Amino acid sequence: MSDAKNIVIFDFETTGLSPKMGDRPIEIGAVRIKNGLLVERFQALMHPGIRISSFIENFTGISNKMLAEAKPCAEVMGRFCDFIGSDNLVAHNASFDKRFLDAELHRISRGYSGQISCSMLLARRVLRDAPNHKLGTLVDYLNIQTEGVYHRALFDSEMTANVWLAMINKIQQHYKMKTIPFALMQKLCKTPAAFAHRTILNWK
DNA sequence: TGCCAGGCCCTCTTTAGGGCCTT
Repeated sequence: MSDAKNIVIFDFETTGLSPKMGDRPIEIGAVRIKNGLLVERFQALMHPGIRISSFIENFTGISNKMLAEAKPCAEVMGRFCDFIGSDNLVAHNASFDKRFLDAELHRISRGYSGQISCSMLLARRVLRDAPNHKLGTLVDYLNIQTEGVYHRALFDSEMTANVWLAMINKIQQHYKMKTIPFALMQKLCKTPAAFAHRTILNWK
């Protein structure tokens, strides 16, 4: 288990890769972890104000027709900001999701006080033997049960949460600690990968 | 006109380049 503060693990589906290039989110999914358990979920489609490409429709299964009935980004992101509260945040390849989170909250003059950590960077250190560090590969590598479709925000955030908890469990066993401070997870993510594995984790 | 992400990480590195990962 991590420290007493809750963690919100979140994932965006978006129109593309870069908010600076005009891309917007089309779906947000998130789960809250408390004392090592998944206790709350958040999911919402949102209308980005533009039509999405056929590539994104095929990639996510989210269609322009579905988005036509969705609330605008500003409304959904306001609700999501309320959901986050002061909790710490985790995402898979967090630099990607953070860019969209920051851009959308900036648009509505909102923010967050929690710290953000990245499950992909942690996996590169803790699960070095995995074939690669894509979310789906890590889920298979860890034998995590799945029931859902990848590239939908809630399912991806649930799978990220399961991977995160599995890595916490591995670190707990390594350090023989009952709780793992979020700050330690962040420190591992920011430590050069080879150094982290050789001198901090020192597996085997 | 045509192109356009960006941060991390490894190595054939550090005065760089290319793959990974996210949609």
